[in-house]
Amino acid sequence: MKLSTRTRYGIRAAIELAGRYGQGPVQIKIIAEKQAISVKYLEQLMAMLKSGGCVQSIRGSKGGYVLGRAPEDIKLDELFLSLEGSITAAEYVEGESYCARAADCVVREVWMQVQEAVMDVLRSFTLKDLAEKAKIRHDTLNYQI
Amino acid sequence: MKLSTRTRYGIRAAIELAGRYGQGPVQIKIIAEKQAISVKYLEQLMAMLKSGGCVQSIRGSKGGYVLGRAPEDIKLDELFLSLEGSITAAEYVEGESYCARAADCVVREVWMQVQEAVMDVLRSFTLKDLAEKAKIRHDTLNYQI
DNA sequence: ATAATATCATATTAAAATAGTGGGAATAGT
DNA sequence: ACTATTCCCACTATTTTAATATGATATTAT
Repeated sequence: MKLSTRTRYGIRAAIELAGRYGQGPVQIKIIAEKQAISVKYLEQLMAMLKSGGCVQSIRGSKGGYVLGRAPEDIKLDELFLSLEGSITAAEYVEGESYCARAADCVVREVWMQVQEAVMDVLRSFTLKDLAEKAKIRHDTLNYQI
Repeated sequence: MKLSTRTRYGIRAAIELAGRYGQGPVQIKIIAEKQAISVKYLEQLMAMLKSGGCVQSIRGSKGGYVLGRAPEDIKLDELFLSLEGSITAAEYVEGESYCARAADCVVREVWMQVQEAVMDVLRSFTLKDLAEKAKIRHDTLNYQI
């Protein structure tokens, strides 16, 4: 139950896209360079985000990736689910299987609440929020220019 | 970021101990049988719970495990931390390291909130709650006796 | 058409984490 | 002394993570 680099990288990439929203497709190479992620690895993460509908791809020369929707309409819970899936195994929490052991059954209720709490927090952040904050922070750090 | 069997088993074992609180030490063998967990694996989980201070062990014949405190004083966040550790890598969230990348830095704030939310939910359950619920459920399931 | 630029797809690899097994030593009760 | 039990350490198998490598396919520009 650790946070994986997959998710950290994926979300950082999405923030990068959000920061360039409306400026045409962004190449993986650019994102990888800015965020110091392997190009090939990032390719796979973008594929996950694409399957989840968070980003769209444009193939061929001058192609790249763009957000699937406006940054203010994409919340972190969606990105998280695309990259990590549910924090509890689906069969475990969502399954309507009978509860073999009473203890297991009782604890299931706890995990459902945990899952809901995590999603609530992630739902409270949009890509626009984060991209703007990142921009401000970046500007502040480089104010001496 | 999946729930591991380690945590599921560990918490179930603790519930079993809570259900027998005040009745002397409980042997691993008993818990393993009741909860259908490998004895050897459970040994390791109990060791983790012991290091965390949630349970105590009594060695030798007629020995076994008992809760470290009363079931109503043990909350799930404590068990969780003993078994899983923090959901975010310590260096990552807790570190006061400078933020190399602005995006990374901004997202860190999100993970801190996620972590806090998870702990809040887990803190709202005591072992006593769960043990009692499990007992009721068990009795209900077996009402035909 | 051709070349250049991208994504897309799949396979392989290395390291780490997870989920267990096994053997015996230490300890306590009888 | 004997037995029941935790304790400790090492080992193994499986899965996941984090890449890397190779090449195919689609699109645009010339």
